[in-house]
Formats: sequence, structure tokens, C-alpha cells
Amino acid sequence: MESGTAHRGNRHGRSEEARQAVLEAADDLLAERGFAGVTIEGIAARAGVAKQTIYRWWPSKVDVLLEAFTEDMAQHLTPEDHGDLGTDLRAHLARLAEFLTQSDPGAVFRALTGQAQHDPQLATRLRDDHLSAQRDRDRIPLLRAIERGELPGDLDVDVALDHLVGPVHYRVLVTGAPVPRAFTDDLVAAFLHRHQQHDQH
Amino acid sequence: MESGTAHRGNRHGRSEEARQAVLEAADDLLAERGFAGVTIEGIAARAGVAKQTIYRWWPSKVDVLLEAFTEDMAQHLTPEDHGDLGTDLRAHLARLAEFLTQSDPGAVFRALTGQAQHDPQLATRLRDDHLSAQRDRDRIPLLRAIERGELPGDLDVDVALDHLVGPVHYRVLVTGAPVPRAFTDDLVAAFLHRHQQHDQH
Amino acid sequence: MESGTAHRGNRHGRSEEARQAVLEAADDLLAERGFAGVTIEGIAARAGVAKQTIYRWWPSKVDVLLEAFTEDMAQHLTPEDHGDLGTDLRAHLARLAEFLTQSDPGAVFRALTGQAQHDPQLATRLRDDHLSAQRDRDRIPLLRAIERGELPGDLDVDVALDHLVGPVHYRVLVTGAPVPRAFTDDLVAAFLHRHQQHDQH
Amino acid sequence: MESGTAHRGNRHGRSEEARQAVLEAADDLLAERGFAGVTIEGIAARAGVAKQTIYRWWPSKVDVLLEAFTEDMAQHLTPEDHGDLGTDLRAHLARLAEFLTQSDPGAVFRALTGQAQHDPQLATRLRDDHLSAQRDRDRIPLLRAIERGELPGDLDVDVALDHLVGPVHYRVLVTGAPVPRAFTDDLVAAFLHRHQQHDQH
DNA sequence: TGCTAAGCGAGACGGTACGTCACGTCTTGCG
DNA sequence: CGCAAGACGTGACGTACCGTCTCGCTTAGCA
Repeated sequence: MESGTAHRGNRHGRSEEARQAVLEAADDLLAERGFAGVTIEGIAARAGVAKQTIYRWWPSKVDVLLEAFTEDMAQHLTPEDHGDLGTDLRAHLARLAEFLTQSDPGAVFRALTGQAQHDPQLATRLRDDHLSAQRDRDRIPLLRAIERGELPGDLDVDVALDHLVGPVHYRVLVTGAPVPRAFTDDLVAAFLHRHQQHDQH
Repeated sequence: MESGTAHRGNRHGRSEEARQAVLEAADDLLAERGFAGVTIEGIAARAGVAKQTIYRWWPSKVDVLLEAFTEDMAQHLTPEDHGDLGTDLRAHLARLAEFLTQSDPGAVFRALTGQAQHDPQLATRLRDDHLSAQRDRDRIPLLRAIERGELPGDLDVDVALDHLVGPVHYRVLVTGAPVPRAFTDDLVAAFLHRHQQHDQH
Repeated sequence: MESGTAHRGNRHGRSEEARQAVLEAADDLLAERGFAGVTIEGIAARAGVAKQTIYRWWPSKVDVLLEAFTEDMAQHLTPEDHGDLGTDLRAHLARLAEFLTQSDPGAVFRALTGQAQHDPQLATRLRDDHLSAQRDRDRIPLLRAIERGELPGDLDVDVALDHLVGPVHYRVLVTGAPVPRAFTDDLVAAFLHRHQQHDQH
Repeated sequence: MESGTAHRGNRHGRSEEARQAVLEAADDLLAERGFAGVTIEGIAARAGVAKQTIYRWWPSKVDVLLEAFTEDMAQHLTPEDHGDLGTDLRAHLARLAEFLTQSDPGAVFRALTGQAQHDPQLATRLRDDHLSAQRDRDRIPLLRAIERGELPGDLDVDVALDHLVGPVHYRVLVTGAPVPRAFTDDLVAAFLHRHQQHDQH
């Protein structure tokens, strides 16, 4: 885009080159030195970019991380359709656990969620711009199951979601315990046991 | 002990007066200005204490908050015994929700948990020194129920706990959604439905 | 040069405005509160300048004073030519005494010379960068007199200078005795008596 | 004195042991790290003495150094009587030069004189308590010469002294030039040339 | 084909907080 | 009652980043 040519200084708007360098530098610094080690000065130095260029396009360092984060999130965590609620949920929760505990964008998510505890504005932005989209994706298997008649039509989908993904986030953010497949499968089992007992077998 | 006399600087060690002033100042600053507004300089100024006195006894501001937090936590969140699992759990989860969302030490907990996402050492300390004690308290109603025969002896208590308190923490730390009594009661209902089905109806 | 425009922070380097404010503040503080009262923090506060700006350009407070001193010194203490050795020397020594005991830059000189007793590096710098230039100026009347034939060509000019200015510095730095015109005139008389005895009477 | 027994804590007055340890520690620190490296805390630590013990007996670190200095000074620099003014003066100035440039107490003298440029109170104390005694000793050869008739009775002895010792101090404190025997002998020669010309032949 | 305006790198600036050092005062318990 | 020990309030140190600013270079699109 932008005609594709690299350039330093022009009148066509921002340099895509600089933007990418900033996002990568921020990601790298987070991985290498943790959240506190991400500083505007550090990003600028590592990206070979002027501080002013960062301030021109991002209000703060969390915004840089948010943008870096956004690019990666949707690819992961879009649930597939296996035609069966239990299979869908087991697969999705397992992917969620792996995303949160293993992936680089998962690390960014944890850092941003941590920072959001200190910064209500960030919390709001994180929820509105990013988590709500993810919640929408999370909802898909349940809505499909309702359509299929596997779940009652009056199910409170949001509460159901909290029961399913809540314990996973709790382990990741609070106890630090691992989130093995057995744990996520058991969550799904509990959920199905409650809401599908009469339909089962 | 020590006959209770206040003293400022002597060979018996630290001034209890200064210690209390620091802890209170840190708590107040967290409540008023958030985690970023808690500063060693700010604590010192508000507590009427020298910076050096803080550095003498606490390695960092999170250690001050941790100590302040410890003093408050146990009082809250020790579950009572109503002789009935459902009643115990409903009461305990409601108290937990209220602690996390309404109380001052709950705010400290959220801040420390947030910071722990950036600082693995803090995460470890928080879990080992504080959360594990709370987990032990959380376990009490379940263990009592097992003794009473209300729950099967082979129940995985830790997993059960994650199912119960996980969604509450998830709402508090991630979605920011409120945690009303209906939500916690429903968590308990789901739990009882699964593990006490034979006794029900 | 540079068209003389003031500027605060740009790639051409430092702000002349800030530089002047720092030098003046340092001078003022020395005059008002003495050497111990000259503080980087104090200079910064009085000059309305950030501490970092001082550290960026001067390694220590003595360097600030040295620079402030340099600006003032040459104006004073450049000997005039009266065409006569005795007149030249009497005028020059009187000016020196007045400079050392009465003037602000004289106070800076005393402070720096005092500090140089504690700091050999400063001593070297003070001698090489500043005192040697002054010694060169001091030498002028003697060299002119040699050219005129008033003094023998083989006179050891450096030793002669020590005889002339040494007692003045001694009173200023050590005994604290006043240095009246009679004292400096007498020094000149002693000097002329020794080296011009054939011309006398 | 003090009954001679070493003691830690008693009611017989101060501990001579502690006093000596403090003076030695101060001297050592001055030699090893310079004036800025002499701190009350450092003296206390090295002497194995409590800070309070130092503050009890000395108002400041310069007082410690002053006391250490006093013990050494008189031994040096008491002029001998050779029966001849020129011999007396040449010997005395040579001893003075050696004291100032080579000896440990000479280093203390330079440090204290340096500090006196920043601290008028110290300057006064230094002059009244120490330099005036030395001036008295310096005067002896001249007074003896006046008695012997080698010098006129109306000689201004103080001015004469300044002419003799001033250039030596100037080299030591200001230019840092060496003070060889030739320099001091020449000072004496100049002095004798002026005041004894009629007696010479 | 030069003019001109926007994005860029560089980096100085006024600030705030950091964590350290030494100050001089104090309070205690031992000898 | 002098002493060792050492905690205390105070204030300056020198450093790291913050977010703002000014500058000169580079480059495209317009004149």
C-alpha cells in the first residue's frame, strides 16, 4: 500500500516501514525484558526511529503493544465447526489454553491484562476493542448448538461462557497452574452434564 | 510487647510507628491514585517518613503493598461453617466477589495480580506467600462436605475450586463484568448439580 | 552566529539561554551561600533548568564554576602599559589584590583554588586552562621592561613573578590579612630595589 | 592518664583508646581517599567507633583533622638558632618547603587550607589556633637578628615574613610548581639584599 | 523543474522518580 | 556515664524515561 515504496520523509502519510519497525521492536522488548523493559526510548532506539514518530502515531506504549497484539489475535482463536458441541468446545478451549500459555501474542495479552488492572482506561479499551470481538468468536459454538437444538434456547450464553473460559483464565492469570487438556475437557464435561443431560446417550 | 512504647530509632530495630504509617500511606495512595500513583517518594512524603527508611525494610513498592495486603486478607474470606455445603459455598463465593470488587484490600489484590503479569518473581511470591493460604481456606467447605459424605471422597478438590472461583476472578480481572449474587449462586448450583446429582430432587 | 536566535532543544545542540542561566545561578549561589551551598539541584532550581541539562554539559559543579569563572577573568587583570615598570607593577598588583579580595570572580577563584587542594585533577585543569593564561598576562610588564632595558635580559621572569604575586596570594588564601596598596607598593619597591639598583638614586 | 586502663563504657570520662582510633582513621582516610573521602561514617566504621562518639567530642570532620594536625605540626618547623640570619632563614624556608610538599601533616595543612576557602569559620579557627602559633615561630629568626643588630629595629616583621613565606605557599597552593632549595635561597638573598645591603660588603 | 509541505531522524529541553550516600539526632542496653 | 550499635528524618547525588519542542534532511506532487 502507499505505493509500496520505502521512503524517509514524504507527503503521502506515514511510513509503513517505521510502523513495522516500531511494532516489532515493542514485541521484541516485551519478550526480552518484560513489560517494564518496554519504553518509548527503548523502542525508538531499537527500531531506529525517532521518539517523535512514535508519539505521532501512538498515544502510549500500551497502544503500540495493543496494535501489535491485534494483528495476531484473530488468526488464533476462531473456532471451527465440527458439527458437534462437545467437539467444538473441547477444541476451542484447548486452543485458548495454548494461546494464553504458549504463544507470543498470549504473552502480550497477559501483559496488557495485567496493566489493565492499573489503568481503567486501558481496561475499557481492551474490552471494547479486543475482548468483545473475541467473546463474539467464543459465542459461535454455543449459538450453533442452540440452532441445532443441542442447547436450550433460553440459555444465558454469557454466563455459560464465563463458566467455560473463566477457570482457564484464572489458572493463567492467578494461580499459574498449567492448563492441560484434561482440565479443559473436564470443563466441557461439566458444562454438557448440566445442560445436555436429558438429551445425552 | 516491648512494653508498647513507641520509639524512633534504636538498637531494637525498627519503628512500629513508621511501619504502620508506610503501610497506610501505600494503601491510601493506591486507592486514591492507582498503582502508578504509588511511589516510594509519595509514600515517604505522605507517611512523614524518610525514603531511606522505606528502602531499609522493603525492597520495592510492591513489597510494601504485599505487606499491607497480608494484614487485611485473612480477616476477610475465612469461610464459616453452616453445616451445609450449598449454604457454605454460596456464602463464601458471595464474600469473595464482594472482597474482590468492593473492598480496599481487593483493590490491592487486583493491582498485585496485575503487576504479577509483568514480574514472574512477584507472581511466585504472591502465590506462595498469600494465595496458597487463601486456597487452603477456600478448600475448607469442600473438605468438610467430603467428611460429611456430601461429596465423593475421590473429588479433585483443586479442580473443583478452579471451577468455582475461576469465573469470579475472570469477571473481575478480564471482562470487568459485575459479579452479582445470582452469578455466584449459579456457579454453586452448577457445581452441586454435577457432584450431588444422586442426592438431589 | 546562527543568526543569534534563541532555541530550546534542537539538533544544533545546546540552548544558550539555559547555559547562561546556569552560569549565573552558580555564581549567585556561590556569592550568597558559599561553595557548599552550590548544588546541582540548587543551580537547576534557581536557573529554571532541568538537572539533566546540567549533567549533559558539565561533569560536576566545579566545571560549572570554572566556566563561569573563565568568562569573567580575562577582562580583569590584563595589565596596561604606562611605559614605566614601577607604575605598571604597582597598578597591576593593586588590581590583582582588589580582584582577589573584592570581586565576585575573585571569590570563585578562591573557592576553586580551595577545592583544588582536594582534587588533583581540578588542580591540573585550573592551572593548565586558566592560571597559565593569567601568568602570561602577568609576565607582560616584565617582558616590556626587559625590552626597554629597565630589567636585565637574563632575569628569571617566573621566579620574579612568584616573588611579586606570591605574598599577595598568601595573604588572601592563608593568613586572611588585608592587602592594602602599601603592601603591594612595598612588594614592587623590594623588587625594583633588587633588580634596578644601578638605576636607583 | 585517665588511669591508663582501656575501657568500653565507664564513668571516668572519655576513652583515650577511641580518641586515638578516630584520629588515626581520619588521617588514614585523608591519605587514601582525599578530603572528600573523609566522612564521619567512614571514620566511625574504620575506627570501630560509634558515630555518636565522634559527634560527642568533635563538632565536625575538620575538627578531627585539625586535632590530628596539631599533634604533628610543632615538631616540624621550629627554627633552630645558627647565630646568623642568612643561615637561619635558608634552613627555615627549606624546612617549610619540605613540610608543605612532602610530609603527611603538610597534606593535612593543604586540605584544611583548601577547605578554609569555603568555610570562613574554619578559616578563623585555623588562623587563630594554629597559624598564629606558627607565625610566632617564624618570627623568631628575625627577632633574634634585630637583637643582634643584623636588622634595623623598625623593620615591619610581619610584612617581611609575608615576603619570605608568601612565594613558597603560592607555589604550593596555586601553581603547583616545585619549591627547590634554589628558590628558597633566592628568596632569602632578595630579603637580605634589601635589608642588609649596608652591612654586606 | 524547481517549490513546498509533510514525515522523518536526531536529540535538547523541563520534569518526576528512581535508588544510594552521608549527614546530624535520637534511643537503647552493656560495662 | 561513656560507649557501640544502628534507626530515624533530611537532602543531594547522578541516572533513566517521560512527553514536548525544534531543527535540517528527504521526498513527492503541484505549479
